[in-house]
Amino acid sequence: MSDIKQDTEKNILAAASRVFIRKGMGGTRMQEIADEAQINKSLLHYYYRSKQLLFEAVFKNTVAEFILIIKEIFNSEEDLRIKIPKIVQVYTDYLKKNPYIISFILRELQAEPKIILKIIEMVNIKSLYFFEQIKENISSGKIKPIKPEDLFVNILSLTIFPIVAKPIVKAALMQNDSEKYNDFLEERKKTICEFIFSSIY
Amino acid sequence: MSDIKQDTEKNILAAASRVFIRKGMGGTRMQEIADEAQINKSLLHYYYRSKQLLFEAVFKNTVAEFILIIKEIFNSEEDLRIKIPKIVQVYTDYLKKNPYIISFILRELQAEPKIILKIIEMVNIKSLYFFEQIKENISSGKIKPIKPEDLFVNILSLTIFPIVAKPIVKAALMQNDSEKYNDFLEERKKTICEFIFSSIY
DNA sequence: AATAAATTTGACCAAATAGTTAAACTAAGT
DNA sequence: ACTTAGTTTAACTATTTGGTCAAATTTATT
Repeated sequence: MSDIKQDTEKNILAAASRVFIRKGMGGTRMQEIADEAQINKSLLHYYYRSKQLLFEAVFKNTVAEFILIIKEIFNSEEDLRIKIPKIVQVYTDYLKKNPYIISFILRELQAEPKIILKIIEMVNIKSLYFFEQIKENISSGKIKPIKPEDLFVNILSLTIFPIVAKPIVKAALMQNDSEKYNDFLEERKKTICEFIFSSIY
Repeated sequence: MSDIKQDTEKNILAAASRVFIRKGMGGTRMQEIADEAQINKSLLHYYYRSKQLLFEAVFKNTVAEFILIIKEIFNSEEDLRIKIPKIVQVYTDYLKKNPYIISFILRELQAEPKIILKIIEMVNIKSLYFFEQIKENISSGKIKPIKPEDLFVNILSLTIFPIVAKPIVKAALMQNDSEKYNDFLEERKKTICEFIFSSIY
């Protein structure tokens, strides 16, 4: 019974995630979520009381997953020559599979910027090993001086932006050809790294 | 009379822009726009018939402005050593002043991706002089080989992303300190260019 | 000043939508 | 079989919201 309950509850959360992530808090109708989960609308309220609470559960979940990936990958102790390509690759693949996630997070964060504070507590970004690692590599002369924050932002910018801006990039540069766009992202896994390496080595 | 009419009409459009850009099509209420414009809600319909048409007017306007900047700056015939820093600077300043614009465009484009096709007709991005210029600079050995599309995307990624992701960057890396974040963006005008130059020269 | 045309307003409507409630159903324990 | 607690449903309510309309007001024209 409590298995069934968990099933329904998770089913709702999963359905709500799919809809919320695609359409955002404002654009989503409770009925849509109910349809997506193939259940009655009242059940949504039974399990999550209100749209707002359901949304918050989805948002928290989504960000947590996203943060977890950052944490794991930026904390790895591999050499930067291995680690940076891995960051780029893992993020590209993840975002290609879940293309709406980043836009969703950014969109909702802009509507309600306070939420981010709680989330940032979850991971103290600056305490990631990556930041220490950059300083060490600079001290020992392995890479040219650069502010770790800049390098961090650069890696994420180069990787994430072309995916967030997919409709524009695809239409403006790829003749709106999905395969071309996809190849472009695949090739960028290499070119982004070359771009970064040529500036730090 | 037609002066007043234009005043009211433009007043409505300006108010609608402010609200739509902050909250998006789905999140905006017609009453909010009326309040923002300090007029009666019926007037919105009198001038623009429906929410959809008002939104389209705003969206078209916003994108047109944004495209105009791209066009002008990427078409300039200055040397890349001058041109790239100018691109970074103009865009940073523009987006700092209008921080919601990019998110707005990306958000609405994701909800309604067909619109982009009309817009792309407005500017054939690949016909911008920038693309020719890169090829010339490579041919004459002035810069290292790079696909113009990659360089184009890299410049915009490095410049735009930290501003689109403002809430995250500010909270995660800048202790949520507005001045720190602002300084960071200002310094990046230089560091982005150094980053790019070290990879193409 | 009188008339006509455009503009503005407030009251109203209909559809959409979040949320409620009571009844029906299901499964577990006795 | 009966009871109880948890789950699911359908019908309903209240509110929000985009949109309409006719009357009032302002502006232009004669």
